[in-house]
Amino acid sequence: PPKTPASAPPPPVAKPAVFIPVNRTPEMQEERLKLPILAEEQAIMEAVAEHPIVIVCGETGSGKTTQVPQFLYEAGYSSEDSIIGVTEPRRVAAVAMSQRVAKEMNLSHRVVSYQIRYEGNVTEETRIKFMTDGVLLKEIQKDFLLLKYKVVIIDEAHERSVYTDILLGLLSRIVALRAKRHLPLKLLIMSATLRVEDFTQNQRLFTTPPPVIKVESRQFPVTVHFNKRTPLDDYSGECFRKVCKIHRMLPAGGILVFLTGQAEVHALCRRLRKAFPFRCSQPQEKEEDSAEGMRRFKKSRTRARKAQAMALPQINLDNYSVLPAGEGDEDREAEMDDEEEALGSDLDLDLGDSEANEGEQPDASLPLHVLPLYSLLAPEKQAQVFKPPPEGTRLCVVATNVAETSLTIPGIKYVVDCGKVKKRYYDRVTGVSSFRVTWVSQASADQRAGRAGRTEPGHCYRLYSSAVFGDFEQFPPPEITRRPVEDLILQMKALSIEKVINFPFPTPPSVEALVAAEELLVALGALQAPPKQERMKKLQMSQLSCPITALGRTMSTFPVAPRYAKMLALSQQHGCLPYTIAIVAAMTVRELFEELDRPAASEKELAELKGRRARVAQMKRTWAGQGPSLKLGDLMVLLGAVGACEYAGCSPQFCQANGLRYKAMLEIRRLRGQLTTAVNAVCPEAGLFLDPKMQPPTESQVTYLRQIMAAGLGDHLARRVQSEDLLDPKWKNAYKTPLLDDPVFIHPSSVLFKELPEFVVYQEIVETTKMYMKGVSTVEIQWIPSLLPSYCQFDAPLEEPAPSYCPESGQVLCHRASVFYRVGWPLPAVQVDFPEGIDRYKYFARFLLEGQVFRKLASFKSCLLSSPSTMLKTWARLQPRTETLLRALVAHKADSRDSLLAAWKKNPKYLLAEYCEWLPKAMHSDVEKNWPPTTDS
DNA sequence: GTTAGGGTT
Repeated sequence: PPKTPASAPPPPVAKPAVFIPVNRTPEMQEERLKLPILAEEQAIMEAVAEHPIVIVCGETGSGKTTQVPQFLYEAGYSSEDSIIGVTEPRRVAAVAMSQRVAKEMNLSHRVVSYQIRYEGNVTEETRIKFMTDGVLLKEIQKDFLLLKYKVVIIDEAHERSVYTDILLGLLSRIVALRAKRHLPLKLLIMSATLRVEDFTQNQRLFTTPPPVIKVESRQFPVTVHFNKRTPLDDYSGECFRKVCKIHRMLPAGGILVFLTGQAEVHALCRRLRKAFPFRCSQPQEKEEDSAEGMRRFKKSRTRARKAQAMALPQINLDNYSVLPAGEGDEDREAEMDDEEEALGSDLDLDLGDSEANEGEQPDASLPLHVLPLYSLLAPEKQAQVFKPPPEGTRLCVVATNVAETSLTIPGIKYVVDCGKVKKRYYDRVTGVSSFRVTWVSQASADQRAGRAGRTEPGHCYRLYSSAVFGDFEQFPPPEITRRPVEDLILQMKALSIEKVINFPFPTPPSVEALVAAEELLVALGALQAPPKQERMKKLQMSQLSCPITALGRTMSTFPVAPRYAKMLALSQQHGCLPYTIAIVAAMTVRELFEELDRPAASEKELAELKGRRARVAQMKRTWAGQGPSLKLGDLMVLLGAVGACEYAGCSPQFCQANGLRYKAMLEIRRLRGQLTTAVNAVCPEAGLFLDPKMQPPTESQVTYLRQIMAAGLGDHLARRVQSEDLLDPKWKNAYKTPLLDDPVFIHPSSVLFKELPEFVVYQEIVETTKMYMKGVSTVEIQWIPSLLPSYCQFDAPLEEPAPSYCPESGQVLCHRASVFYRVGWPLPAVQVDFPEGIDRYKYFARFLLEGQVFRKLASFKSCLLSSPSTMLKTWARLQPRTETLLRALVAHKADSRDSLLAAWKKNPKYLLAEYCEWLPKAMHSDVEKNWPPTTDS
């Protein structure tokens, strides 16, 4: 570019009039113009030009995810060396959005690309990159300033995924650092709700509140109907009755029911299918005897015909304000109670919420096409809900929360919301988790209602009163406040954020959660323990600012939980890595086995389920094996399952036959690939590869694996209760753990359920009817002090066996007995490093004098004026040479071979005089010639 | 002697 002459006036600082042309098809352009966000393009781009950080709020249907990246692209916010990054909380969204935007812009996926955990199509040409939030967090580890991005868009920020929250905290700092470097980075935060106070009112996060731009949405109106009464517990039954009424009384349109779990979903599906069977050519006779039955039958036939007629698209289904004449009037009056009449409540499609238990019997209404939907459902079965229902039927999807955010079902006009959600809870102190069903938040309830208005105006039936709704939490608490955070803390420490307490979290985790995370990471050796003298004072501060160790840095490169990362870090020896990788991958992917405990709908299905359950139980026993192999317990089952499945080519048939979830096994395969790459990156000499025909581990490898598992799960050690505790029947077959007063049990699905080994480690404790340990493996008592020293309180070194010198490590060793922390379980004495302190110097001095540390000194041993063992005698002080030598060692902290070598590096004459005191004068010159005695010759 | 929702590196 031509140089501006020094005398010329500075160029005007007007916004660059950049406009990157996009060659959209006319159809696409027309579609885009319908989106409300297009009206806000100028406002958004002006805000972005003037502010480093901008918040865009717009509900589903505003088009913000697809359009804002295009606005930025057209305004020149991407070039050869700077791209636009967009994060999504879900993989499917990242992939789908990249494809959608590429199509809208008429650009190749080489330009508009995606990157998710295992795959991506990013190229050098990429200008807009969609990715999962976790991917961007990992990228910050490699390039803290995110220099290849000119803009980062955090989408769905209102969902408050843990990675989104951490990203926002980091980006608030990165934006400032980039500004200092005159390489400005723009941050756009996109939220579907106006819940942005955690971002705007958080001074630590953003010192000046970023501007908020609101965008209209293109949602159709949804009429919300509350129940007058709130059922006490039978919300499933209430769902059933409401669906029946909608189906009988209301015009065409899909029904979406929100329930809380797999079992509930299946139960309601069965009940609804029975009530509205698919083939009902002949009406059921037995019910039509009574006049009431006949009346109902006639009515339902009428409705069925009407519903079919109304399915014609020309008819506006919402163009009436009361129920169609002659339909349901009696029912309505019968159901209306005085309160409702007095209040004159909105009768528009309000179905009432009477307890009338009609419709349990098969009904001649339109068949109802009932489909279950939950996350763990096989993808091909999930896909059913996206197809139009068979001709002449109404779609009814019975779903868990997966339909609230993750999956959008087309054609839903009615939503039935039980108002409940199942969530996992963690006990902050003990780590025990449980699942509880609670009321949803108002925001969730509104999100569920919104699912009825995607394609046309809709209705949402809430099976609780408006008063109860008023008592709901406004928003669900952010995920980061609800779960353990050791994985996040390790990631942050790897980014050199030592004082996590000062990190600008949008919403910080509790201090207990932060302390628990650092304690675990210290115990795993991933963080440096706080200095001992600070243990009492400022305990919490120092606990919350432990720096990362070399081991921690290695662990942070493994994309799994820190406990599992520790296992990987320990597995280089004895060829254990392929096995540890398989086990860790299987532990990380949840729900390996299909749920087969559902009640069967038919005799045939019952027989099939029984057969499959038996087969799975048999396979688990086979995989666990006998003897030493069985001691690895449920983790051996995981290894066996992964090995056998992979050997069979991971075919859907093999999975089906053995009760394994195909999707889970594919995820394990991909995770094994990723972990293999990650291990090779830190340990290239391992030369690991994924062997589809991996042989089972040898007997000794199984033992090493048990030790590796124990070392990673040290804080999850449990001991079988001793006979003296068995007086109380509640402790029968129970285990005790350091942090729990109550008994815990091996889960009945564990292969160790009947074995009852004395010591076990477990993957997790889930509280259901009891506190159950899952993922159990056995531990030998003598392993505990050597594998888990940070959880053991050691006694003084034993005199017998006597302390010794270790030629390999150059350290003083000794035997020490110990007890396990908090519970005081006595543990056998094992050989460990001699504890720091004066006695270690004494023993080191003795071994040095004996010539054990440096062989050169051995030749002088016979001439020593005192026995080396004098160093340890109580009367040692009576001999000044002991005291002199000891002081010299202490002064230079020389209590091991390495520390002594370091001292000699600084001063080669170090310790010469003190050593000479132990020898007759005649030998001093000989000693001097050979000083320091570090070479063998 | 079982009962687990939804995400992600």
